[in-house]
Amino acid sequence: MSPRKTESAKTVLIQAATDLFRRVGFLAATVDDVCAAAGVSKGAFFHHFESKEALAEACLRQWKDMVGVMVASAPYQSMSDPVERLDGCMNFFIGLFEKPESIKSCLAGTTVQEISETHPKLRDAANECFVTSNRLLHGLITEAATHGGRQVDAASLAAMWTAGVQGALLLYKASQDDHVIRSTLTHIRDYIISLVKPASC
Amino acid sequence: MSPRKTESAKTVLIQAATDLFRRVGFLAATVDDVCAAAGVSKGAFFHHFESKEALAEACLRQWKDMVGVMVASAPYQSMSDPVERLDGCMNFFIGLFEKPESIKSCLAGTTVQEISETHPKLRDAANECFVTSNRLLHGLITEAATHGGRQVDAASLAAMWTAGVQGALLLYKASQDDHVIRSTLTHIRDYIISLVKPASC
DNA sequence: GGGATTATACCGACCGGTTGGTATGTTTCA
DNA sequence: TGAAACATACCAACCGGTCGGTATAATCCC
Repeated sequence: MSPRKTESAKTVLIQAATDLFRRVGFLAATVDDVCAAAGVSKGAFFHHFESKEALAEACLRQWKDMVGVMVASAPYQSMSDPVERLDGCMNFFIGLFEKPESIKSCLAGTTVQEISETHPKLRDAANECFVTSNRLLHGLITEAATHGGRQVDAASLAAMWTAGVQGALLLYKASQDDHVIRSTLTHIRDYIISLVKPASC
Repeated sequence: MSPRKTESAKTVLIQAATDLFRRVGFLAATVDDVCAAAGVSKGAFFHHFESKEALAEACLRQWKDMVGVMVASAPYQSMSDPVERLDGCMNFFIGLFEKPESIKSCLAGTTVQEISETHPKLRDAANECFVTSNRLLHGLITEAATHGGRQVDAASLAAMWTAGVQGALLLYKASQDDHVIRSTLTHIRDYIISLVKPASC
């Protein structure tokens, strides 16, 4: 009855694989594991994707799009003050990792470490996610800075934020203590805001 | 002729495996690959290590020790001003990734992403590396702060630095552009220093 | 309209290369 | 000479991917 019954298996596979890859990684997740998680046969898998790598590529593309959509529909978008909007954006992301049930892992970050040297295609797909994230932040930072009459290197600050997110998630995986996420991202947020808002003295 | 001829294979294996793991990761590096890189037979491998996991554990332990040693013998240690010493420490690490021939990858960071969910022992060993790094930074930060008469959350700042290093390396792997490393770490350094040095206004 | 043809989605047994690990020696050296 | 340090051949499990086949529905042709 769904509008596209024919594509359901493909969609389910991408969703299940994304979850699994985020949790255990691309290499550790078996094709059979993905099939089991998706409730789909192996035949169906290779009917829709020519390889495990192709599936991961599809996952990363969807991940990139999701970042964009999530951001576009986020609450902070409505704020009129550019500095507050930038602040709201970063707080929005900090809040994402607050919920206990959320998977504290980025598909792009998890994947790129495992395959950067062996699967250039996946590496590029993952990099696209970071580029998207950076572009978004870059825009918000420049707007906030020009509004505050200050000059900043928006690109490097955006990259700093993205790096902070990835590093914080990595430290969380090692320590299993989600405090690191909030505390480091809060620091980075404060730093960026301090450079962007009108100088105080 | 070396004082410990008997341990040479073990040492060589750890060194070769560390390099290989840093480059391609723990899962992608085969036992045979490690043996080939070390110029050692498979029999020798399993004579010294009961499993691939055990080898990785040994690598991580040595990695942790190496961080400590490297830091202890670093040039910034001689500086008398605590703020300069902290600054020197961070600059020292920034410089490490400057050399083109250096492997821009942290064994602990690379490993933990792949195995945090499947090999708790390795996860803990990797976490120990971060704890060591944090402890070191924590000390330098508190000294600098108290000397400057300022109050800071040294622990969260230390974690922020460690997260920054890991995130920057990850972004480098994705983009293959080593500018991110210097630029993000420089930002974090500036932030930490600004919180630690005597207030200016 | 309705039989024939074709395309799509899916199934699951199976294949062959790979991989971590072992069994059985041979060499080295104290 | 005996134990530790290696080497070589081998194994069983696993894993990505294939293959022959089925069910269903859309398309074509008269």
